[in-house]
Amino acid sequence: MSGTAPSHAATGTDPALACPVAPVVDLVFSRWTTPILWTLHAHGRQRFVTLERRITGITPKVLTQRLRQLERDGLVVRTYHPEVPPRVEYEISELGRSLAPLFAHLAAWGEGHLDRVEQARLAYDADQAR
Amino acid sequence: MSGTAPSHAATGTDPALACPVAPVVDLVFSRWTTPILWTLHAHGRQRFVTLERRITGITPKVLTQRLRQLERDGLVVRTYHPEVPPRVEYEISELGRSLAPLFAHLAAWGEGHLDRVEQARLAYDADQAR
DNA sequence: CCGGATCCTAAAAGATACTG
DNA sequence: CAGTATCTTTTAGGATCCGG
Repeated sequence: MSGTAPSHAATGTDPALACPVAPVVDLVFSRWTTPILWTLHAHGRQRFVTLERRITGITPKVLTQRLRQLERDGLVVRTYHPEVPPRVEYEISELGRSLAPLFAHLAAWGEGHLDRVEQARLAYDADQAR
Repeated sequence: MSGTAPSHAATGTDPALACPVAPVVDLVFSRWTTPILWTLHAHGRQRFVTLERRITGITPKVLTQRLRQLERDGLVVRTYHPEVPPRVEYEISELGRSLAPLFAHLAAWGEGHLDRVEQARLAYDADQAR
């Protein structure tokens, strides 16, 4: 129950009822869930520490929280191996894998358009300074 | 300069250096930017009040903030008509329009997979209750 | 009509320390 | 190793009032 979700839906307020993209955003596009899913997709099944090392700046607390949420949402599968020392592995689920083309498109869009965004910002700021 | 951006990049901390999707998320996937872009895309050029009415629950302050950010990022074009009373219209820019297929894919994914997410949650919670 | 200014809350995230 | 516990900070967003 302590698995704090970043979900807006959980608050009761429904942001834009008419926007079908909102629930998906709520599910996979928050500060850390996206990098987590990306890393899991890029490197396959891996353990907690590995994830922690690969995702720069994340703290174990947040990593646990987001991982739990993703597991609950069925996007990630957690496997616990009762050994000493304990070993836990995470991997993308089948459902999670269905997001892959989406992520690829997003990354591609960034590749192609992010520099134009940067130019727009410079132009806006320059215009604002006058 | 007071246009508070939700950007994490602006804070200086770089979440996941290796995740190319993160900057795009930062740009268009926050609680209100997504519905705003969607509404603008769905209904074309429209004025502030119209936007405010169509996006359920948004406050004028937040609408202004996000609109400013989107304008600065070059995704939205703001047109001011010096009349009495003043009239301001917003529309998606060419750059913003390039996001359309992405949004369509996101919406389609939601259509097809959101119910499975819901089932996963129910299963997880049921299992947790034991 | 289109916001700007101000104050405030709620929730996510960060820091740090500590266990089975 | 894989987390948990606790505390503090940050910030998106909400509420309200005011002005050109």
